[in-house]
This record gives sequence, C-alpha cells and structure tokens, in this order.
Amino acid sequence: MARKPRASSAPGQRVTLKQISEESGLPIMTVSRALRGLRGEVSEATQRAVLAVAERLGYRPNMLVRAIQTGHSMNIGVVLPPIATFSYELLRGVHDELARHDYLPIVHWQQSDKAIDATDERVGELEVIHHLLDRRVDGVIFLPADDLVFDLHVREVWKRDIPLVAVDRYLRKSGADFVGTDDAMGARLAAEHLLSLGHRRIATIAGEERIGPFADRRHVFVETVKAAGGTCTVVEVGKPLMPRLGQLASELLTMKPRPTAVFLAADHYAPEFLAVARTFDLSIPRDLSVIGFADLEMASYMTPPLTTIRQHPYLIGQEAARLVMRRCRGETDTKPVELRLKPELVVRSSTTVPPKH
Amino acid sequence: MARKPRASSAPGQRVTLKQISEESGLPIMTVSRALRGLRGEVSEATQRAVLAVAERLGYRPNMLVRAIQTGHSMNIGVVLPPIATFSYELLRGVHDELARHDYLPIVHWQQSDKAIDATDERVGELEVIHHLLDRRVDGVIFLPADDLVFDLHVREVWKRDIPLVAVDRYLRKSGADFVGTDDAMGARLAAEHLLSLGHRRIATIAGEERIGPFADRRHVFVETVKAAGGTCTVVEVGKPLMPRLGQLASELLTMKPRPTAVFLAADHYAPEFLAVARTFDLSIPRDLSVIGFADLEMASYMTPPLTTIRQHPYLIGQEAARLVMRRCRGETDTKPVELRLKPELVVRSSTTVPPKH
DNA sequence: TTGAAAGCGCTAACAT
DNA sequence: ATGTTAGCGCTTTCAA
Repeated sequence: MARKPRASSAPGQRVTLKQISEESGLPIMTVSRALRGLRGEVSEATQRAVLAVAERLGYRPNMLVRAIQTGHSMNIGVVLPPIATFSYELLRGVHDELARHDYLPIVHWQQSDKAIDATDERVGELEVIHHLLDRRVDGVIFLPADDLVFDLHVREVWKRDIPLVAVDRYLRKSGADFVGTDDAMGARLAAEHLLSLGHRRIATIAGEERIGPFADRRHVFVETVKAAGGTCTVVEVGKPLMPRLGQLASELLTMKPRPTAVFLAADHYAPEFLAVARTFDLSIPRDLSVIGFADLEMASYMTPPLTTIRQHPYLIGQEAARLVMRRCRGETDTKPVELRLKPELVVRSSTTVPPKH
Repeated sequence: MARKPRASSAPGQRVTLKQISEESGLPIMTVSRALRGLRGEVSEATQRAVLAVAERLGYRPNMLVRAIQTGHSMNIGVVLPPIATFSYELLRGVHDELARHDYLPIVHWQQSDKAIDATDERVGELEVIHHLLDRRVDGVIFLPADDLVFDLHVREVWKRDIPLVAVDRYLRKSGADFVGTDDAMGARLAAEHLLSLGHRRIATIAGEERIGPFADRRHVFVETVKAAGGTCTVVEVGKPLMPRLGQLASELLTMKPRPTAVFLAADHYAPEFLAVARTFDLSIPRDLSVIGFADLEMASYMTPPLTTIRQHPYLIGQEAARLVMRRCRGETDTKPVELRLKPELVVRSSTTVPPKH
C-alpha cells in the first residue's frame, strides 16, 4: 500500500546516491564506488559520468550513514575542563591536525555547575563522555581536571574499545596515552636560570601536589636548587586560589631572611603575587626575582614582563591528534605512549641578579 | 545462506536495541519507546523492565542512526576565522548553551594555508562548510572573516535548508540571522567618555571600512565627536597590520597640534601603539589619553591598564546558540533576526583629562 | 569491472 | 498500550 513519503521537511530534497543512479542509469553500487574513487573497481568513463551527475546535482555524501556502515564517524571527541587554561591553543592544534586528515573535533567542556546540580555527582560527570560516545566518536582527547572523575571516563571509553589520549595532565594509573609538557625539564630550566643569576635563597609557590604537572614542577625545582647548595621554601596553593594566594604571598614576603627569588608554578599566580609584592614596596626584579610557568599571553604584558617557562599547547594538541588518529587506524602497538614536549626558558624582565646587602 | 557478521572489529560487542529486546523478550519497538521515555505510549512496568536491562547491558543510543531517522544530528557546525579574536569566550558561550539542550558544537576553523594552497581559492574555502554539511549538522554558527567567501558559504548552507547565524560581523546583504555587539553604542560610549573628560582634538585608528563593525565604530565615533564640537582625525589600518600600525601611530603623534586623545578601533592595536607613544616620550594618560575596544584579557595587564569598551563574547555565543536551536525547531518567523548586545565602558588608567598648555 | 541482495541500528507510519 | 512493516542512505558481501 502507498505510504506517505518520510516528512523530514526537505524542500531542498536531499540528493542521494539513488538519485544519481536514476539520473545516470547506473546502479547505486557503481555510483558509490565511483564517488569514493575506488581505483581499479570502476572504469574511468563510468567514473567521469557519475562525477558529472553528482556535481550537477550538488551531491554531498552523508557521513552519518557512512559512519554506521564503516564504523568511522571521522569525529574525535575533545573533553576540556571548565577553567580556561591554555585550552584554546591546544584546541587549535588538535583541530588543525585532525582537519588535515578529514577528521573534526566535537568539543565538550566539563561544566562545573552540572556536577553540582546532580544528586549523584558521578552521573553528572559521565554525561559529558556519554554525549560524545553516543555520537560514536572514533576517539577521545581528554584534558583531565579531576583524577577520580577521569578514571570513570576512561573506563567508559575503553568499554567501547575506543582510543583515548590524555593531554597536559598525566595520570599514572590510567594506562592511557599521554601528551604533555616535560614539566621536570621546565622546572629544571627555571631553577637553573635563578641559580645561574646567583640566587640561593629561593621559594616556590607550588600547585596542588595531587595534580601531576604541579608535583613534578615542585620536586624537580626543589631538588635542583638544593643540589646547587641553595635552600627552597615551598608553599602550596590549592583551591580556591584567590584568597589563599594573597595570603601565602604575604607570608613568603615577610619571611626573614626574605627569599631573593620566587618560582610560581603557574603564570596565573603572577598578577596577584606582583600586586602583593607591590604592597610590600618591593621592586621587581631589583628586590625580588620572579619566574612563572606557562607563558600565557598576559605574561608578556605584565609589569614587568614576566620571565617564564614556555609550553607548547598548539604542538601538544597536534601530537595528541596524531596519536588518536594513529590509534583509530590501529597503527600503534598496545603499550601506552607517553610524549612530553620540551618547554623553553623565556627570559623577560622579572628576573635579575639577587640584591646585595 | 549464512553471511559473515559485519566485522567492525567490535570485541566490546556494541549493545543494540535488538539485544535488549532479546534479553527482555519485548519487541524492539517497545524497547525503543521505553528508552525514549515516550509518555503514554508505554506502561510503567514495561518501561522499568526495559530500563533495567538497558542499564545492565550498558546500552547507549546510537545518535548517528537516530539522526538519519529523525533528521536531527543534534550537532551544530561552528565556523571560526583563523585569527584568534575573542573566539574562545564566544565558543564557550555557544557550547554551554548548546550542551544545555543536548546539542554539541562541531568546530571548524578556517585555515589560512589551505586557501592559499588551492588552485581555485573558492574550492578550498567551501571545504570547511562541506565538512560540516557532510556531517549533517542541524545548523551553523558562522563568524565571517571575509565577506565574499561568506556569501558562498551561506548559499551552500541555505541550499540545504539549514539555519545559519552570523556572529560578530554582520553582512547586510546576506539576510542571515545575526548576533553581535552594538558597535554604534560602543563607539558612542568611547566618544562620550573622552568628550566628558574635556577632549576636543581627537583621533582614531580605525579598522578596515569594509568590515562592518569597524565601519560602525568609525562613523559613530567621528559623528559623536563632531556633534560635540570636536575634531576627529581618522587613519585606517588594514592588513597587514603590523608594519602599517607603527607608521600610522608615528604620523598621528607627529601631527601639530597633536591630538589629546586616541580611540583605537581594537585593543589589539594597543601594545604597538603604546610602544610608539613611548618612543615619543609621551606619558599615557598625562600627555595622551588612549581608549580601546574589546576588553581583551591583555587590556587589564597593560601599562597603563587600558580604558576600553567591553564586549560580551560569551553572551553573544549563547544568544547565537539559542537562535540556531530555535531555528532548528522552526520556532521563529522567517524574518532575519538581528541582535546586538550592549557593550559597556570600562574605565581604567589610560584616559584622563587633556594636558593643558 | 559490474550487479543484486542484505544489512547497519534505529524510528515513523501504520496497524491492532 | 503494543505489534508490524517499511524504510533512512549508504557499504559490505557475495555472485556474475
């Protein structure tokens, strides 16, 4: 019996293989092969004919359908934390590399408010990865904000045999691939820079120990300073960042004797720290040298311009993208890959020789 | 005859409706209805049973398949220019609002290198929109970098009866929906701020006239100044920005009599402009007031902190997302919507009363 | 090199 | 409230 044609409200009447088939008199299968350019499976004449009709009709392949057929959606899920770290550059790196190979990223930020709303926090958290998985992404690039939550996500992803690459923050236990910065090297560069200027009484405002990169930066920095015969005072700033940071900065600057140099585990701390230093009438870098970590855009605009350790978020994104795509093709061995890009020292005006008195 | 099961390399053996159907003894259709929570079409008992099995099996819907069925992929394409304007905040606004309604953005930056590589520039440009269209996005949010290219994209999108919302840059002819900043109001705020401080001999470094927002900022600023009995020198900086900007700044600062205040059409110009002013031994704001437009993050970190006009990229993104989604549901009339968010004046330390002599 | 048939996993449309 | 059937637009499989 006659059924109504599917509505779908398509006045533009989507062009399908069937239409090309009818127009050209060739069977659908031939059209499909020609359009995909399957060499050796279709004669040149046929191919040209098909291509011509397709072009005339303005045909565009339906990747949704193709995806359910081939198992490849050509989309990569990207999970980012709610805070804006260096995510934008990272994302661009991911995107550019993916796009070069006909993949595209589906971005999903973790929303802080959602987790709070949910009665069971974990349910809310998994929503993010499920939204991606439901769209049948071929792989996932993940910048973990919280280690515990990350584990849940990884499990959920691996259950489906989909590759997952962690970026920026490494989680030892997870066994996932990782691309990030060589934080140890960065910390060493920072320490050596200060040491070479002559500093020996040094301090660091460290990030939370439980966060991988912060742990590395702290330990390597302290060790390097100590190995050179210096002393290093460590204060840790956690969350919430803002009231605590000012307080810690004050404590550090009232120490007697006061350190001659401070290593900030992140550039983010710099504006507040410099503000506090100003209230102590300290001139940077004359009275106190300050070095950061990240090389955020603002580092170069601060007063004074901040000496810091430059990370390479764009390149990290690129490498992460390459890695997932390789995994999608099953080109790599089963051992988890761990890639750490070398950071570099950027000397600006916030560091100099220690004051002499 | 027995066929091989589709490979697809699925050791995790994807869970499908059929499996739930078999496990529960209920027909697939009932399972489908239960899972979608179609109220009134399924008994509570059945629903509970289905949900339990689905949960146990770890079922997740396949949105690809659902999309070809319903015509809704629940994905919105987002096209961004290669330059990093305020895109990140905008993107987050778009994302958050979409995610709240189970949509997700598929982001595609236009790549500058691709266009150059392609023999026919237009082909390269259309690739971006095709990548999105091939994935059957339900709508597109577009931040146009180039007007001519944009027109081609719009045509391509509309051919498929898909809603398109332009953000930030408005293109009169296109007839597309638009969400952006009220540039006229911003320019007026800037002018009135300088006028109220007492400035009358004013200049502006304007952006390219052919770019909508820049045209608005320039004209309204000039008119407002003139209406108050002031004079306004206009210099336009195009592409490439960098060598030209320094030169124009020099010209402006050697004028006699020198303007007492300058309106920069974009915060981006500020670092270079301030650098040039410094070479002229001008103290900002004592000798010269400077006001920008955008309120980029760096504005607050500059020396001196820049007075500027704050835009609301996050909110613009949100509104754009709301608009596409409404269009996707066909909830709006056919007239193109034009939404301009009000910017606000942020007074910092780069503006003050004019020098008297 | 080409063709016919059988799905992919799901939902809309029509029964009952 | 629950079944049944026919697709969605494509690719894979198998046969010619």
